[in-house]
Amino acid sequence: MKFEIKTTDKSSKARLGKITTDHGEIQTPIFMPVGTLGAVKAVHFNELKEDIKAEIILGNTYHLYLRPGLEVLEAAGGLHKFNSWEKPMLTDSGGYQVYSLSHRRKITEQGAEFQSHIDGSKHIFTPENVMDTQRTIGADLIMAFDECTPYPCDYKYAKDSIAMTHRWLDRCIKRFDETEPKYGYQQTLLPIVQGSVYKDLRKISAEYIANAGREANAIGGLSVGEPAEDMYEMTEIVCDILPADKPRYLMGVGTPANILECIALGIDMFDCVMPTRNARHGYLFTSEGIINIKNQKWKSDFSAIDPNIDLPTSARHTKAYLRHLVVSNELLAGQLASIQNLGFYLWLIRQAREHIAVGDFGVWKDSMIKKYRNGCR
RNA sequence: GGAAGCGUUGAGCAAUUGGCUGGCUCGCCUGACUGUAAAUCAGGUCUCUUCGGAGCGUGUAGGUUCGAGUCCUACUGCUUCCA
Repeated sequence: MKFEIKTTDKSSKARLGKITTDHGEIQTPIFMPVGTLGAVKAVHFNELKEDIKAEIILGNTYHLYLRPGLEVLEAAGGLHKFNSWEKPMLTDSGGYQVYSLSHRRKITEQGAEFQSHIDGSKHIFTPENVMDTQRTIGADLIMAFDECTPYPCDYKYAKDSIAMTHRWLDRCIKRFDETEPKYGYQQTLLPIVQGSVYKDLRKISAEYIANAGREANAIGGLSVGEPAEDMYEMTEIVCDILPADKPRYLMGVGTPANILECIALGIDMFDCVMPTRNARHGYLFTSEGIINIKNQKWKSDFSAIDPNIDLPTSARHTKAYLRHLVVSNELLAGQLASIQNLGFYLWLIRQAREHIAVGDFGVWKDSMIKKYRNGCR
């Protein structure tokens, strides 16, 4: 992986850059659609590539390990071949499932023992086997196995947790460095900063992660329920410590406003289920603002879903039609809404890049945040 | 014309031997969702309300009873069967 910074914004810490992987280039800042099981829910790869203009998508180690399983993925020649997405991919390690499936796992120094949410079977995830699994899945960017702490989280727990996450990181790095990619292209390991909402813990963790000297770094444990101000404060502290010449990835964030604020703090990469999940629930992000298409007020609104962001399906179909599809529980609703929301997120991030290039990102960001204030905690 | 059965909220159904009444599902309305256990979940949906509550309700009109959606009578509407 290579990272090159082209421009730095004059009015903020935002930067314009480019990541190069063996599966192609990624312009930064970037938003990465989430495709947990090797598919972005309700969206075909054709639209993902041509209309939404996604440059990289995510997969999830825990979910792919359970289904289809490593045998199938290895026999397929890795996830890229399996799902035919030829652009870059990133896999999360399962660290988020340590948080979201906390009631069916037990953490020990060795790792996390999960009970499958599918059939109840038991599985042990360790830093070592999570590296092996991500070698087998074969994403270009892979994540260290961490503990994503919940919110709220008491200080003692958060402190002990970062210590363990750091020890796990050392084991991830060791295993990663002593193994080879399986499919002939490079993989990059990203360590993850934790520390909940405690400034001193975030500093300690950020320094540890910076010292690990990997090619790109991530910030986790945010957007788990804390106030947005805390998210920004932690992000700022960590960004100032993580090396400026390497990509910074803020995991799981967020709303349009969250993303713009964090770009201004020096974040280069984002992912979030919000555009896809909310789309399936009738909540739309558009260039005109945020709307709940299920609301009665759209029943006879025959204006385009969104004519302004270069999405053929959103320019062609009306709000009234999409509302009808959502209300009628038609599968096409999830598809059109997901294309709209992801298309919007990628459009927003392209706009952000243009404004960084011009140098007025800070001013533009503030005006956009007023428009997208709702949909933000 | 005769007989039987049935009328509960927008719809379809519940409600023990007559028992302390507003249930369930759907629909409708609103909200939530941040490294996806999520095409999911939550709340509201007779009237009024100062949000604490307060009224009123089982086709219509009577009756029996301490008490009626439930029993009786008449009327009315629907359904089925027989002519």
